[in-house]
Amino acid sequence: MSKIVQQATDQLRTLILEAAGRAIAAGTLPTEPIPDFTIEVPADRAHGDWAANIAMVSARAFHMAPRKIAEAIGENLLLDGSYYEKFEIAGPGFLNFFLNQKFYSDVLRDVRRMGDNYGRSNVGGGKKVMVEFVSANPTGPMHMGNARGGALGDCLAAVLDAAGYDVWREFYVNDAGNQIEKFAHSLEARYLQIYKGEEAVPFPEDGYQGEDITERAKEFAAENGDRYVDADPEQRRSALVDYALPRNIARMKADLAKYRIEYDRWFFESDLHKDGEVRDVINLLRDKGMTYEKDGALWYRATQFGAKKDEVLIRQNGNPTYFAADIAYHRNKFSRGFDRCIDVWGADHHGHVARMKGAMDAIGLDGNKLDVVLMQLVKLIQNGVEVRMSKRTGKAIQLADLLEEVSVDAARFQFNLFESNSKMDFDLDLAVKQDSQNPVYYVQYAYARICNIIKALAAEGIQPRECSDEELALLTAPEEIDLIRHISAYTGEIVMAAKSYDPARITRYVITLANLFHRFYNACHVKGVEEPLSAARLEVCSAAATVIRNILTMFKITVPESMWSDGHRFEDRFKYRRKSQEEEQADS
RNA sequence: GCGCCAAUAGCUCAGCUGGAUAGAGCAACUGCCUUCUAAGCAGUAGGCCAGGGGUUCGAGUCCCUUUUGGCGCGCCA
Repeated sequence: MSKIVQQATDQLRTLILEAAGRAIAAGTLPTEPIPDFTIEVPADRAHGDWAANIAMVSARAFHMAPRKIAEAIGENLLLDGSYYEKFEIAGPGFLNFFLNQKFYSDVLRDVRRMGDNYGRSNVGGGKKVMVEFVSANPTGPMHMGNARGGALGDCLAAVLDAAGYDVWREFYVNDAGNQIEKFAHSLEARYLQIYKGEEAVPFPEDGYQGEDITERAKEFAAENGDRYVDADPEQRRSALVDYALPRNIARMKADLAKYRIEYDRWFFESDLHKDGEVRDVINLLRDKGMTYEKDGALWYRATQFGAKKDEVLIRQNGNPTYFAADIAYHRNKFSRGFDRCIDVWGADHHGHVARMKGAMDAIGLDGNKLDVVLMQLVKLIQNGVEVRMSKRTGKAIQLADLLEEVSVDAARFQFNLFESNSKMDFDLDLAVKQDSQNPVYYVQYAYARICNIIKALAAEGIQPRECSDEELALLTAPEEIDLIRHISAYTGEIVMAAKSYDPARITRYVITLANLFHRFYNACHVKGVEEPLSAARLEVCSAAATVIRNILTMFKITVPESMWSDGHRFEDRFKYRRKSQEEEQADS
């Protein structure tokens, strides 16, 4: 919470407890311990700025009607010198409190003082947190799910950073195991087909069908010619993978960079195998008696840790499973000193969550320190119907395809609009639109409007300045108060978003902020009103701009000072006027 | 069959650890530019919170159940 909100609610709690204490001393309330109560923002603004439910929650302990309790506390409330100007008893026994001018003045001063840091807090206490996200399979290009996961993971990391955690972003590259084998055989088939014809070389049944595989094989052939056609198959596959994999990874890095995502580390699964960490963790489980052999494979007793069935660690063919490597990977993460590891996974991996946490417990770590954010799948919608395939390639829509259609701003914003755990439709038409229907423009427009006000006033030699309490007390319009109140809630929103792993909360917050600003803009003129009021309103504008800028910057979305080039505006107005005239003519 | 997630306005979604008369945006209709950017604002209309039980001062929110969707249940990852 913003420092001011925190102070105000702490103060309110103290005031209420003191009043209750006085009522008990006076004998109007029984001598009983006071139960925990909450202070919350009422849904209806008419119910004040904060509501306390102390009277209701202590009704049972006190053997009194809630309203009687509320009255007893109310008689003893001393609000002088506080952030509150009055209270009311309402409904079943709520104590509703109304903030005074000092609160709003202090909020504006706080925002001015904190500037770029407004919204940041230290509830994370500098604890090390890793967010692992996207981690797409390097055997092919990234898809829409990765696009959502990228925006979600990156913004979640940003929110955690703002809440005072020491955040680390990581990409886990699955460059080992079965899917690389599959990748190798797929590449091999495409390569051989170039020289022997498609009919002569059967494509593996479970191979990767994608166009990208054929492309890579062609590139390889262009560089190496047919010299691997008659080579030892293992050497041939190895050469193909050595060629294609780094290029695929480079492609992912480039696509993600375009999407404004940079990782602290790309972690390679193959390193876990090379360094013996997979072997070590399997041995650890074996030493703890948590494994057994069956059908020539090594099994892990997952059922002992809440799973429904046991899992294979080493296959009959001697190769460790993905699961074994993943245990080693998470062990590695925790060994690097992270207090908490967050994985962003597609919801189709939900079955993996419990057994992964269980495995952490099994190797002597704490499964509760691993949190998995599950993300439901994305449907791409165009012209009101689902788009499954790219028109050009005929294959699944890729991240790169998306970014050709839609701005990075729109994509990042849109993907962070909804809670991760709800399936979402990505409306391509909407994201492409450069108008008010597209929420990212709505927010950017609010910011641009503020810049324009500041510019217009600067042209008259007026600069934003710090205002006195008396000047800020001129801010009494509901549009002004609502806006400041929402600004005051920002830090608390960040903390909530970090706590619930829900960065979409902040996206929705900033849309509401933009809405409140637009309302303020329409109701309250900054330019052309008397100086003290103008200065105070300018202070509100500055504060709103600070919060919008901080959020958009945090989410790596452009913060434009102007929405269009000169001329655009007049054209628009002209269009409007013409339409009006036509309508008038039609009417008459 | 078992499990996970969901179901709220015509559409897309909010609803914070249970709180007061369930909210936005889009779509529809009506208004507002001679004054800081109309990519904006104001207003109207739109609801058995999937159905049914329960828990309590109080349920969209918690528990049980039914229905309907999505996804899992490999020596795939």
